[in-house]
Amino acid sequence: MPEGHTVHRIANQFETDFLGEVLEITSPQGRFAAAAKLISGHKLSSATAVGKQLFLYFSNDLVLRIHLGIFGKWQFHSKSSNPNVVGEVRARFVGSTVVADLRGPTVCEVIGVDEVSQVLDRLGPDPLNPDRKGIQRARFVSRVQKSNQPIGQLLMNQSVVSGIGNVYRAELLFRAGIEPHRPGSTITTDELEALWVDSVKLLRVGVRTGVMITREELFNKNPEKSDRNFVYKREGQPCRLCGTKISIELMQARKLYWCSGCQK
DNA sequence: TTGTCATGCATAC
DNA sequence: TATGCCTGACAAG
Repeated sequence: MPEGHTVHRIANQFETDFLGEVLEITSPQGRFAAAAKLISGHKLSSATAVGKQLFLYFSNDLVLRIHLGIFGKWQFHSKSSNPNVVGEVRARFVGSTVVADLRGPTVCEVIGVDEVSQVLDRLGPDPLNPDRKGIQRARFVSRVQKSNQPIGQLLMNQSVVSGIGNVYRAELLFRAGIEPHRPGSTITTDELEALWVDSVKLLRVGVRTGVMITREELFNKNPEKSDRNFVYKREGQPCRLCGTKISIELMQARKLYWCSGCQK
């Protein structure tokens, strides 16, 4: 499930359930056992998300960096419940009342604050993080316009903008009416600023609802998966706005969906 | 039971 | 550009 909105939800959840608590951290599966000992028994001092990366800060100045990749998943449950456990638990976090289980992450490592800075330096602006003066938006615009790569590729590049994945990429470009093959350098500042503002909007809906809904009229409903989007996974079906068949192709080895009628 | 696919990314060539 | 890795759900047989 992981695009940026998922990771921000998890950061919020960690602060709600565990902030200030001493956590017992283990690795039932074993692969995280040695690193878990470095942070187990210490207090959680904050949980933050940047793009698709989660950073858990502990009172002994160590940081747990987690990246879910395609497969990673979180499960939270109360300490007293006995949930139906499926699969291997890489890391388990036990607080006073809540237990969080992590499965299948692509990255789960304990690092120092210097290494955190190195990771953050690689990441582009995150539409979900505060941007009162528009500095992050300007960084996004400038990074796109400096490149001749197609915008469909740039939106997936985490050093251009962080937190957007394959679903939001397709949907944002559809909503903006931008053809995914257009080089970044040909996209106007107005178009890019609107794209940024729309990404803030869609990702916030994702954080609030937990699902990627991109059709305005469904923001406050609980639509079926097949109804949530305009183009994603709708290849060959008629566009919801103009009726043109939705196109699909591989771009950078990922499936790209768009409407040749609406996106010029 | 087996095969395929998935909201990601690093690395080697 | 190709490959490997993280794992579970679902379709095909």
